[in-house]
Amino acid sequence: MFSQTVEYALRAAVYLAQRRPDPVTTENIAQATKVPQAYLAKVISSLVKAGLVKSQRGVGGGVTLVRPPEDVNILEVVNAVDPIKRITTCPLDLMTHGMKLCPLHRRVDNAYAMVENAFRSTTLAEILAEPGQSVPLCEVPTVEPSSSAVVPAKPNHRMPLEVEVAAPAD
Amino acid sequence: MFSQTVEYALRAAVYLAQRRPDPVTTENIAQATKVPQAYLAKVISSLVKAGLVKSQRGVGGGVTLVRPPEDVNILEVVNAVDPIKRITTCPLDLMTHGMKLCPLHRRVDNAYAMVENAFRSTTLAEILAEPGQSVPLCEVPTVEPSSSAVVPAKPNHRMPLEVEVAAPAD
DNA sequence: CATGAACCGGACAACTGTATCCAAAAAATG
DNA sequence: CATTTTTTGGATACAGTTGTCCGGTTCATG
Repeated sequence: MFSQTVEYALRAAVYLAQRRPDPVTTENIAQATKVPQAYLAKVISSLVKAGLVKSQRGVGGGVTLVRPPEDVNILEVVNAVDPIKRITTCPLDLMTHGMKLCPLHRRVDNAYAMVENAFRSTTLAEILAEPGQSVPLCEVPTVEPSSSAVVPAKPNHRMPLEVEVAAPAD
Repeated sequence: MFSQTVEYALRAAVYLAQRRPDPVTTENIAQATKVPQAYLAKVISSLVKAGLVKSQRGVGGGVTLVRPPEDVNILEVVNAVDPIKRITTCPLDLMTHGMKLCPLHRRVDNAYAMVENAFRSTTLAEILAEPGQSVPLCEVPTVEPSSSAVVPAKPNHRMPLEVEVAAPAD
């Protein structure tokens, strides 16, 4: 139901929130979030245009979340790249309906409203702070019985990884 | 957020519920719901395959809602043409996440769940029975002070009501 | 059994979303 | 000022969605 673009934008936003206030290159984000690099660049450009992130060219540059994660809700991210368009007028152009939606479209629009509200009340900080074991996007190291195996795959871009705490699959 | 196909399918379903148990031709539905006839045929074919409506060829044929409107919820209609796909596994293929979604995808999937639940608990009958003034898809007659104007535009395919009132070109 | 009404299915066109590539512009650094 | 790093934007390709067209099939009716 949500577009691929929305998915990518959310991943990037969460990752940027993690790394804030450090600037991160799009390639870095692309690797960490497993999003096609070139396409991610376009998506991020939308976030820039929306004023959610700022970009800095050149060495040591990259993109940064402008506001603190507590002040950014995920509806803003979604709307920046692929706005949820509420139903404001009758899709059938029945002018006697006017602003008043018929029962069908009222229900559909209510669904939109629910999603909007849920997303508006969810901040990036909230997602990062989730008490669960794992950092949102990152692989979480599992404790291998015999091998020691605690080696970050890519030491060059530090991601805040985390220890699994015996959370068996539900 | 919902596809055009979903919108069309819902219109058709509501209209078929109105007209049940009479069979209605796709052309009839197309006109009443303002959906491109040829494309609507495809959409309806999906509803047939899903077992929601049955079709009958030849004169006096058409399509009919199989179950009574009280027993059909709109989630079934949506899923028949463009299924809501819940997030069951980590979209990043992080296998250590397994079945357990990260905080981000948990929220997104929760949004899907909310929509699913809302739609599952809404029947076609409920939409038809809405106490408001208007029959779901149809133009509603407004009381014009001076003009009497009660002329059905298209007498050949009876829809439950009509009367265009002073509709200036948009 | 001929006719017309209606659905069915495949082929095709147009448009949008997704994705890739590359050159240009901007910024830091020496 | 040259070089390197990075974003930016354009051109293009590919795929999925939306929409159209048409011949074929099924069915009721006389």
